[in-house]
Amino acid sequence: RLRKWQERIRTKDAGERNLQFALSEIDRMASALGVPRSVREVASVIYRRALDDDLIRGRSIEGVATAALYAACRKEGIPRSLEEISDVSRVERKEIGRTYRYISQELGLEMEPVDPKKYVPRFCSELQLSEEVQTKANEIIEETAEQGLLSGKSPTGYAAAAIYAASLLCNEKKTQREVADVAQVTEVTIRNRYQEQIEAMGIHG
Amino acid sequence: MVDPKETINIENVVASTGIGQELDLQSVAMDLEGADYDPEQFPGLVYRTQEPKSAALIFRSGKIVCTGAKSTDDVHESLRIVFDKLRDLQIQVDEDPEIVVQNIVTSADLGRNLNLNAIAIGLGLENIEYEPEQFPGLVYRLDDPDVVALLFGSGKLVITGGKKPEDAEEAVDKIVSRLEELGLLD
DNA sequence: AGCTTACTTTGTAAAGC
DNA sequence: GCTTTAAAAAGTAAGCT
Repeated sequence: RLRKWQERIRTKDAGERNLQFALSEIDRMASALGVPRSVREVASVIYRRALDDDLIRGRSIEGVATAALYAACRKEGIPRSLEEISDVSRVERKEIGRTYRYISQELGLEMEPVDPKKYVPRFCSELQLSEEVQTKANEIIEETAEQGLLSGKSPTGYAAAAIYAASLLCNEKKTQREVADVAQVTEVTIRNRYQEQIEAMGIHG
Repeated sequence: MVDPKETINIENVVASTGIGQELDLQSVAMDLEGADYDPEQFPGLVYRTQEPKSAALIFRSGKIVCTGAKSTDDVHESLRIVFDKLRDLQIQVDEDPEIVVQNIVTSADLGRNLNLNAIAIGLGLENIEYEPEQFPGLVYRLDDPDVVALLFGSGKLVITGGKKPEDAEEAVDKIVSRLEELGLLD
């Protein structure tokens, strides 16, 4: 029992020592992603909770830090895709996703599915598309999601297709390749989602 | 309306057993045609049966895992073939080794599209996992029967973790009534 | 633009690292 | 925790013609 207690102290101390590193990593990645300070603070709180609940065992500090940041972005309403997150982390996408699902379950974060509309302002801004296109894309997402088209689909691909469709409708055309690049999805995915969406909207593309 | 229970199909059955005898897998690999054995990669020898189609993992301890069969009958038939193949190699195999079903994978169809977003909220975010960026299915864990269900937008689903076919039937019934009482199956 | 192949998720046993 | 085996669901991706 004494041994177990000592071990607990040891791992706790190690965790506290590594906390510094984890927080600096969260800061580094958050800066690279250009997310506001509030997101870093939420990510830090999530990481601390994971540490207190001993969720880091068997996982890398960097993995939990990255997953905490991914969760924080979503909680703050400015989601980054796992692809974007893994671009600034040394942990691979698959591991970030796994770790995120684990801490999300264990900490009871009760994360809601990402709303594709949350990606519209940032993607449109990167593509230099007008407010009109953003509004149109949001309408497409809203209406087609209501018709049940969103189930099981990736939020980034869904948003990308709606933005592509909106850019056509507003005469500010962007190519599928351009939209695919900022959303980090393939043209094939945009094509597939786009076809479903315009059909559901009753638009003849 | 078709009863979703009638759409249940067993897709895979996993079972374990043992011949009650230790094995020299190196020599079994030499004599058994079609055997795949790479101890550096995995301690078990892989042997596939054609009819019924299955894959048997044979271990040094004499324990065997059979997977890929479409029914519990197929599991028994596949293992009967494996036992006879081993007997052909002059290996002692128990008379009727006990065969234990460890997992049954089933698919079914609820017959209508599902709004997974609404279902995620309705069943309770703390009771499900739904991450469409990572996988299109919603993961729903049941306590009784102790199985896991994967629900898809098409209304099709997968039930896994059960030990008997009735587990899948009970699970489908419970899922259907739960979704109905939440008004999510209309 | 297809078509093919392959990876994501779930559960499960086995022996060994 | 990993390794291997099987099968389904549906989305996404990559390679080839």
